[in-house]
Amino acid sequence: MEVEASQNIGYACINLSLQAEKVTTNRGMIKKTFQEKGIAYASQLALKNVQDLLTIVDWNLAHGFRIFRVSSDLFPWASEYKISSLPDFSEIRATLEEIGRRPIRLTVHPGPFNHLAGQGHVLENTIKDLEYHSDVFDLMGLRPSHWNKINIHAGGTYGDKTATLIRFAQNFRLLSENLRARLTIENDDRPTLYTVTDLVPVYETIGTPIVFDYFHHSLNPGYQTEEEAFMTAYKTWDVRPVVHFSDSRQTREDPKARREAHADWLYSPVNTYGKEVDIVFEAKMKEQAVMRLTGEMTI
DNA sequence: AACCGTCAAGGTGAA
DNA sequence: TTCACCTTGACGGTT
Repeated sequence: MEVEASQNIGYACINLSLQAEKVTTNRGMIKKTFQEKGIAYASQLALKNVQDLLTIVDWNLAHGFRIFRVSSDLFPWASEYKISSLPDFSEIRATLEEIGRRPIRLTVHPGPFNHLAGQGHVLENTIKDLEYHSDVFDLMGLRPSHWNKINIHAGGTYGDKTATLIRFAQNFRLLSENLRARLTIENDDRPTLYTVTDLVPVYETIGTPIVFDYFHHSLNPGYQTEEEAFMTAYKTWDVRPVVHFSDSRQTREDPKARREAHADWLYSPVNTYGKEVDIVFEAKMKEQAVMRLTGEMTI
């Protein structure tokens, strides 16, 4: 694969090489433990997670990875407290600031429980979780923009795609200014959910760029070719776009696997249609899959 | 230290 | 109607 000099490539959340040495950013606990040990223990785990994130970021830079998806599990039970109230806050903040100074494009991908078009407590939980991610980027000192995207799926359709996306756009106005400046939306992998074209009205209403996921598009193309969908998403960006790429486990590694399952490794060439984009690869073998793909990518 | 049942959240489709 | 799954398996009690 040819990679343009200014183009960034990376992977999601976990570095397998470092994880083998217990360097990880997703230390957490089950509910019972949180009830027993409270935020003092959450603080200890969060501090370790954040310190290890710095190690991973530096490893990435040393190995030529200049975009990285940060884990959403950095702060265990983040919905239950303010980060600034943690006992280790000053050390956590200092480490986050250090991370924020590194020349790497950091992004996040909050989980599937976020439904910005939801109502009642579903919407409340979603706003809380998204604001938490934005707070972390604020603490890193990252200027709010789509460069450091907070990327989510539109969520369920509630039986009516159009009406749901209108509600999504309305609820967007409930978010903080910094979060609004960072939010992006991604196309889904199932025909009942949202294609790139489905998401265009959201972009037109509230200006959230569309992250193009090649694999999801292949499973749920709607009426667009890959190139058309790529270009549709590409045009929604005000900074260099990010795309997601992965291969199917079923077609490449295990005929019995679900079609939507990601493969361990990467196989297909990425066609960026002559455009400069940053690519986040989603393969189970993480950085090792990307390094196998690109050969000697250490710069 | 290795095993394995269980684990916050919402919506979805397959079993 | 139960269950696995999704962005990203990992926790923790038991052997």
